[in-house]
Amino acid sequence: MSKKGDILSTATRLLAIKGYNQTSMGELAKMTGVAHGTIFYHYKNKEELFLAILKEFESEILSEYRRHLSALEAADGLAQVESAVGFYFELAAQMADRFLLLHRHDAYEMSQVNPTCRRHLESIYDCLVGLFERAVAAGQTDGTIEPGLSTRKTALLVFTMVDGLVRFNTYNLYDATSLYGDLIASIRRMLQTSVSERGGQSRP
Amino acid sequence: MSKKGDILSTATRLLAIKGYNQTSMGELAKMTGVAHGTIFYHYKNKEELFLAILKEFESEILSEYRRHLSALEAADGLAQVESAVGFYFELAAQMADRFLLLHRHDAYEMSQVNPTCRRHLESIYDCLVGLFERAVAAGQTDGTIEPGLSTRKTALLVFTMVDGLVRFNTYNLYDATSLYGDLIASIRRMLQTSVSERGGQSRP
DNA sequence: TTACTGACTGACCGATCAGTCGGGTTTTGA
DNA sequence: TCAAAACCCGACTGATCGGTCAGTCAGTAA
Repeated sequence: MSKKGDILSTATRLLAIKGYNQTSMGELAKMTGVAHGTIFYHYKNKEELFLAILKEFESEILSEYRRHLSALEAADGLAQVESAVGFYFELAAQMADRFLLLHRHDAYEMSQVNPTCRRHLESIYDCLVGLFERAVAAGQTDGTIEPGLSTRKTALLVFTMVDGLVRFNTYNLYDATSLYGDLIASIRRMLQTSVSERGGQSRP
Repeated sequence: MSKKGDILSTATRLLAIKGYNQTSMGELAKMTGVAHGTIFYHYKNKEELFLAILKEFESEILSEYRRHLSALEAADGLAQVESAVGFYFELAAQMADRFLLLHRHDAYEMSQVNPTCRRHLESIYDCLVGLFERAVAAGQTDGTIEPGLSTRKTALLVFTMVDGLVRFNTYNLYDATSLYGDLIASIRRMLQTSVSERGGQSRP
């Protein structure tokens, strides 16, 4: 592969593991097997290298997202939510390093001063949350999900729960796979159309 | 207040906002209004200062936790879960800076090489997750919460959801207070004893 | 007055960092 | 074939970092 590509892939792993500020360009050069100056030949500075990682991540996530959407077929909404959860877990496993990067503060902090970074992050999160939002909306249309719920807010809650478990996994705090079954069951109870109650939705 | 106390409280704010590696001791000294060397007179090094912050945080959380437990009275389990959620939100608002610190990677990374740090973190998380676990267990005893659920796993799922919203808040990504009502309603649907179904718990 | 303590100071140190630059090597294409 | 362009190298720079240390000074006990 090209040295530029080597640098990018090594940087992705290294920045994910050690974080942006903890990774020095010298270390990255040594680990890539490239001279210090070569990095700066291909990337103007450290920040631009980070943005390149983020950009690649964004395009990969978007293409996986489209692949998932087209593979959804005619499942009912509730099943689509479950499918989205599974997709999210697979994605997080497949792109473990980038998800670690995403869960760090580095990207968030840079996005506060760098519009390009913010755009990438927003695009990634819109895609991920949108995944659940579409599924919930579909379920509310076909009657498998409680229609009284706010689509957006419910999607955010589900996203929060799933993303939290992925975080557990990437941090090695708790084996998320052992929680997968309970997660699906919980989401199902949380979303599915209730038989008995109707019109008792209180807002504290 | 003593200079040592000044340093600690300024460091708490500064490290929460800027992060461990991004905050220099020189900056901390200047902001506290103290000579550079004074910090190292009171704290052996940067790491020990960080541990002091964590230690104070742990003891404050534990005392608030005990205060919450004693104020629970004889509410039913499901109400206790809701109360725990409210307590968690209040705690996060009251100790916003420390929660920001907790949600950063800094503490987690240090805990991997520093046993003292790990002990503090575990103590804090045991307390927070235990809050939900006790409530769920109570609800499963008094019949307000589905008894078929795994107590520990369910508590983790609820914790994940609540903590995720707190994270939204501290990162200014989404106003969590506007999600509070939906969160409570979702948790209620997720936990409450089901009337119809029985014996259909599948494990994917 | 003397001797001592301990909180506090800031100049200083070695290490490390991101980024530069002048020069060498390889590839390209005319 | 050969010059230009693209690529690559690593010594070097200036800045900043965490941490040290010799020394100042107010308070106090003898």
